[in-house]
Amino acid sequence: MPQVRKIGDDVLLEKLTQTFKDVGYEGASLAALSDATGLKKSSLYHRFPEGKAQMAQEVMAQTARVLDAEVFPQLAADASPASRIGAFVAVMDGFYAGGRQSCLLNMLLPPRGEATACGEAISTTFQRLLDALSQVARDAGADEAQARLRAEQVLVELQGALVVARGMGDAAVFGRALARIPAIILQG
Amino acid sequence: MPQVRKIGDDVLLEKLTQTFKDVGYEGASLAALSDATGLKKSSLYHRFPEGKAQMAQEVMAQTARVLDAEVFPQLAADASPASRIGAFVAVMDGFYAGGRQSCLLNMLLPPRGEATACGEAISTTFQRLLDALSQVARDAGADEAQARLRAEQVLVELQGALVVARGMGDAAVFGRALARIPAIILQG
DNA sequence: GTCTATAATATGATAGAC
DNA sequence: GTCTATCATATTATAGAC
Repeated sequence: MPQVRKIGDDVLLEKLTQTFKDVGYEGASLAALSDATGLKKSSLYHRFPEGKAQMAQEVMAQTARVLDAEVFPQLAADASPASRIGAFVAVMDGFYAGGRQSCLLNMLLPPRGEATACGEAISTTFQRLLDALSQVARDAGADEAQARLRAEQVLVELQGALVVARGMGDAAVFGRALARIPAIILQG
Repeated sequence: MPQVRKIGDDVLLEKLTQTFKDVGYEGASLAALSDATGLKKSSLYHRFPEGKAQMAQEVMAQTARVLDAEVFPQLAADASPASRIGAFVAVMDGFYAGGRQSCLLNMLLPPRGEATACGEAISTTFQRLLDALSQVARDAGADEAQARLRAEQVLVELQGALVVARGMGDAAVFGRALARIPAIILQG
């Protein structure tokens, strides 16, 4: 029976995620996605009948599930703000391989003017991170407005550090940004 | 004589720049570049014999010239660090239209693993900005190591704010990042 | 469920008329 | 210098065998 699954959904989505992170949505041709997964293009269509757009959506959904499992619980843990943000930093460091990986949220962002399903999911994910980081800042003594500003700055530092690290070919930029994050949230 | 130039080099590069900034390198098809400039594909090849790669390179070179004219002189001006960084922030605000424009340096970044001529130019541009911002921090009293860290954080904030602004559809994120920049450089 | 084969379209690029 | 026409290839997508 050679018609068995060559690759499970989890590993399949992992390979697709890696390709989208490396080359972006436009750069990820079906040929590239086929090479990365070991499945022929027609097999990819069997698993994702709506093609590349669906692959990107499911990759985003899987990433959201990973955040639900590994990030949000840490931020909402029953612990001090310092230890929660410390755990967050550690998870981010692993998530982006110390700055050697790009952010899916950046690489999947739709062109200006276009509104895609992925764009919606990305916006929602940013918002959820903002809310969760905000709560840590509030628990550290910030008022609502301060907390939102600090949380936003953390997202900005993360995204910016990944862009600059890639642009300059220096992953260490990311580590230095991570080091600033606790002070930003716990400020004062 | 209908064989005259329909569009000057400056405007042509401007239109190409806008397209690359909006949709990125992969997303900028010759059809899109043709639409944006009003020149047919074959005319674009007449102006840029090496095709899209050359267009991207010349767009990068033009952007470097704009920085030479409008940004680096401000940072190196014979004025206080505070007024120099204030001028920088004002120019950046205009340059990115208050957060409604993406950064060319991010949108033209080559896929991971590939080394393009554009990638080299981008890395160099980041480095030059880093050096110029660093000098402002030094003049504000920072030692060499501190100054490089502060300059790097400014680049990170700029790039990150543009990504988050686009991702969340909220240009105001960029304005709030700009507001943080003077304190980062002048710190203490 | 995966594959080979194929189709329709888009893309990067060139030739030659004006 | 710009255009129409064309080409080779890449890309997205489908049909049908196993």
